[in-house]
Amino acid sequence: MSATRRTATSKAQPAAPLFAPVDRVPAYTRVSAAIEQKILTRALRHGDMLPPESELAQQFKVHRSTVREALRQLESAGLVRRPPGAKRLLVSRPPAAKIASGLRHALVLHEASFVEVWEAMMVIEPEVAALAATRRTQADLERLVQVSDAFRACAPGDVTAVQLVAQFFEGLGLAARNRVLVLAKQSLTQALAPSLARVIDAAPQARSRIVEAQRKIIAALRDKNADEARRWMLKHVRDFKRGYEVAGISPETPISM
Amino acid sequence: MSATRRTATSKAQPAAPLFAPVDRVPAYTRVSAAIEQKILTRALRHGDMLPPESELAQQFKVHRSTVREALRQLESAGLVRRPPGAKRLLVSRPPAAKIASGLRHALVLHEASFVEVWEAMMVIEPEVAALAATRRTQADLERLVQVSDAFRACAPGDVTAVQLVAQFFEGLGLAARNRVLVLAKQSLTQALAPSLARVIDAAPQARSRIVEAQRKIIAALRDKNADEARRWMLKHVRDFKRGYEVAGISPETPISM
DNA sequence: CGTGGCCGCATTGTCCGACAATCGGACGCG
DNA sequence: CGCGTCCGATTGTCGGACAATGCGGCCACG
Repeated sequence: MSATRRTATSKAQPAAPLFAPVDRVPAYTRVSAAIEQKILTRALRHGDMLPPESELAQQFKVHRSTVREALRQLESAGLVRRPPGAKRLLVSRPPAAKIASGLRHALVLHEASFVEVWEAMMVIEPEVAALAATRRTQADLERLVQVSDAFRACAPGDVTAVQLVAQFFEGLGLAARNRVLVLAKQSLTQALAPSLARVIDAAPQARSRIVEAQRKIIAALRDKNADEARRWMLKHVRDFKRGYEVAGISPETPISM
Repeated sequence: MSATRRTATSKAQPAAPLFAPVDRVPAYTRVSAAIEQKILTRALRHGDMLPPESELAQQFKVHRSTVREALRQLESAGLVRRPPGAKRLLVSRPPAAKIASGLRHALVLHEASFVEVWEAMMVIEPEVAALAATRRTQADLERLVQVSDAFRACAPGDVTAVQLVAQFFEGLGLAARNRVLVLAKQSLTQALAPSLARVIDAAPQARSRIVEAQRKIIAALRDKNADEARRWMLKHVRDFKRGYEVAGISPETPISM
């Protein structure tokens, strides 16, 4: 065992690096990292046009193909985007939807179970509802009412029902005036949406319970009653799990596409 | 105004699409979408080797450069990765760190303020601590003790202090046995880390308060006392904001790199 | 029989150059 | 001033090329 000697560190930590792994980072990654850095430090700002590929290639002294690979990375990260039918790329903030769908993909591939997502919702949503109750504007309220009405009006079996439920959640997040929570929430609802669709179809009483909860939550928001909003949201989210059980789906089922 | 006619839908919704925008999706995106789909539906599983670029090019009937651009997108999304010094790409689950850093970038670029992140932590962390208290294993406990000891031992001004605080939070998430919450938490601590570093340096009493809170939380976990864990975590997170104020930083400051 | 060195093949990283499509803007015309 | 037209800039895609290098097999040697 004397083959592995340790340098004289106080503790025999597993890593006595002496030599770091030689960094063989491909050029396309270095290019994308360089641009990314300029974006994150705001040297390139939201809405700015990126220089044309050929110019970037000249500046970085690499071939245009290499630049293009780097740009694909940034594009996929949402740091640049191309408005439909435009040529040049624009610097952009990663849209919430892109982050959320990335997170959803991660959850799917890690085979996160329904309960895990649900538990996270149980943690987040009631507090968000409480925050929303104290901060909501009139406009927030009206938007929620509109979404809720649309859900009520929507026929059984309508595929947009789930989206409306998601929109209700999103509206709540917006009313809470916290973009961090909005992002987190959105990912959760996205992850849950596919299974939720099955639940709504399978459990006949699900619709009415959702309608009820939404109405109570809206009422609480109208009164700026945070506790009430929290309480009803708790019920509302708890109902999702009940719906799952009623529909005969195991809570351990990994979420899927 | 008669230039914009509406088809006879019941309501004059803003969108009466009649014609969808013609989809001019570049080939590299279609290729990456095709591969992505195979990964998400588990036709390609975690650990599988992707076919070589040239073979993909043949199958998709596109040029290898096009395939490479597609692969860069997948790579950036964390759906494929290259083990250091390997040639072929492996299908992979997006690592939590990648998701978290994507979310952090989004928050930075959206100029999310410290309070927003902090508020999210106030929502999530106490509940996670409570969950951890009921679910922790002996190993979880030991890991936390170790991290906490390391933090206590670490000299003032040491840059690793912040990382140890983050590790404590992460350990708690692990103990809570919920990957969704771990992901969310990790993003938050990552987003907060840079500013936290300044706080720890600026506020001399910050260290001791952190040590105290960590000890109490560990004790609560040891006793499997969820309420106590929640209470102390609440204090702990609340302290962060106090530290910010003591350090003379406005809570509205956007988080930065 | 195990082991280490050597070699060839497969595959990636990068480059060169080319060309069609098309977007945006300049220009000219009624 | 509105409108069609033309041109340059830029992107999307392609064909091909070549060096570097990881990997697996082969062989010689102990």
